[in-house]
Amino acid sequence: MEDNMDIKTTIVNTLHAALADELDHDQINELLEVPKSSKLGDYAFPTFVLAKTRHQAPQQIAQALVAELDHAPYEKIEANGAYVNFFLDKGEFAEATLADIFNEGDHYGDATLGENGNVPIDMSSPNIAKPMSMGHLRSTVIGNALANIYAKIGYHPIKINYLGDWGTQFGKLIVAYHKWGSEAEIKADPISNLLKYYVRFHAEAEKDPELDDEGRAWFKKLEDGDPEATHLWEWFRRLSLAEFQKIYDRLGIQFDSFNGEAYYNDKMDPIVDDLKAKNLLQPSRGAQIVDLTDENLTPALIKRSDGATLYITRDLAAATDRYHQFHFAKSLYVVGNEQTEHFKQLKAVLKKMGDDWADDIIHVPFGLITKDGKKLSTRKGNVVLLEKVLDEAVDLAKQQIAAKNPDLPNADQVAHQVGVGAVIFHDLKNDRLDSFDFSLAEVVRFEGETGPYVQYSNARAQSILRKAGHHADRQGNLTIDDPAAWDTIKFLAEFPATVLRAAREYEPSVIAKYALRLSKTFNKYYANSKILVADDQLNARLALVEATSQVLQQALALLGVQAPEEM
RNA sequence: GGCCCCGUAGCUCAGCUGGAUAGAGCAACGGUUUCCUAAACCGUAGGUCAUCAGUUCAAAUCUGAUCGGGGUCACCA
Repeated sequence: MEDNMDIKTTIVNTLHAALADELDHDQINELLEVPKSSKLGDYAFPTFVLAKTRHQAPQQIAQALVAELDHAPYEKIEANGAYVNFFLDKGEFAEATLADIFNEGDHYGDATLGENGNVPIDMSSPNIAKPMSMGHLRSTVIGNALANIYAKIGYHPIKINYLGDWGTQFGKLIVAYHKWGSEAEIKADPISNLLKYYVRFHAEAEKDPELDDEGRAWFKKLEDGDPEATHLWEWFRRLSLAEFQKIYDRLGIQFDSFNGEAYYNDKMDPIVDDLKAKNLLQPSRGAQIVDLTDENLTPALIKRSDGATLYITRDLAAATDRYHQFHFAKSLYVVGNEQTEHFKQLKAVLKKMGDDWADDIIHVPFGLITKDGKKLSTRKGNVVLLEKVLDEAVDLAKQQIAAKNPDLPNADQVAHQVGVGAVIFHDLKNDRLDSFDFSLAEVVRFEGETGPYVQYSNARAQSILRKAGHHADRQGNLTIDDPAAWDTIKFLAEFPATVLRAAREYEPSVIAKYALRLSKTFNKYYANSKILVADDQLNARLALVEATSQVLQQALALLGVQAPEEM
């Protein structure tokens, strides 16, 4: 049951035997690195640090070390310049890795780090009466991937869709509906008509500022429980949720909670009272604030001059509520980078209130998506509709199937898996914080570093297994020493460490990049080596194909991307 | 202006805790299919890692400044 860490430990011990007077185990472990090219071995020890104490050139030290070390556990050890390069016994390593993957199955790469701690994840959070845009997609798919990743390492994620279902915009919407809307229009196409009213409201309010006052007045009515306002609000909310659900179904994402902003309406007073009791609240320019100058932050605005609550008031209530409900190990907020300041304020206020658990609140920011270099704005109608993008991607996938694999059964289902997979993968493959300008052509690409490329790699692996007609024998020969297969085997062994890194950095792209690298090495192997030939390593090769497919599927599953067996 | 993020090939980006000739994909050009799906594979071409200074045996990677792009800076969320 060897894995990466054990091998590294073995190498550290080998080196320590010769370096006991100079370096301890930890120091050697720190220095040990993985060479860029596997031609240079699997692990390398740089000797520069010994140059001073030994008063020798690093090259000489490397050669001297090679002569001293125990070569037995390795294929070979070589001095190359200032480095001591270790080459692992390929057959033995392959056998250990493949056996590991088979024994653990879908649990390969699992960890118990989380000890079942709750991790609420604030994600997606679309606004009622507005269509979901590419921006909401980011929060949705990053949050979903993090939930999967955290579940894999032993946490208990709780996916919370913090709907934007409260605020002045509803007053505006009610006004707009009264003036220009109709029940029939909304029933026919809820979101696009509600959006139409909303956009028109903002256009007309430019000329007629009194509209804004009317909007505020209607929102006030809503807050005071006016029956008509409440009825309209409930109606808009219900229709919007139904529309959102269609998109979530297509994306294959479920939530544990839809407690949006409105849910916290009656939970803010205790927070405000608590702030008062702790002498944190102070009047300023007619409003109520918490001063944060000592934290080098702008003041947190708790109540407007007209007494209404604000975003942070609600978030304080939500954070507190989540803490009492879940006693979370961590509380994640997958929200755009432009709100970094807000979360700093949120944590700072909680800390002032004595809530030390605020340290466990983690804002997971992501970069801005622009269109033609400009920020997307619902009000200005400058949006990229997620639904359209998904439609486009699925259509294109259908065309590809018709051209490349016309006899494919379940073509429609596969087109959905591939099209949606492409969109999700595209959003997850880059560093979260990178901003990018939206390009439909780029999002629906199926070649190169894309989701479909990974899916295709897996589909080919599945195809081989079908042709073979049987599974690899787990008790049989798993010792594959073909150099062409070596990179694939090494990447397979790296999966558990990769999952941990993705979790540590709150970075799904780590998994996406891993899936791409594994696909690439596998495709290279596939293109140059014949797998289904009857010789003494057939079983080992089949095992490699099966293990690769298994890990690719795992990686895709973590990202929330489906893996068709044929495409 | 203060604070935050970013600046690597024509374009989109990798580069983990500093280490051996800076890597992919797309686009361009050329090649591979009687053989497990060519949504693939191989090759050619393409870079003063924004600039300058510092720390170090070693800097794309760490520190500071400068330039450039984006975000944000109280009654939106």
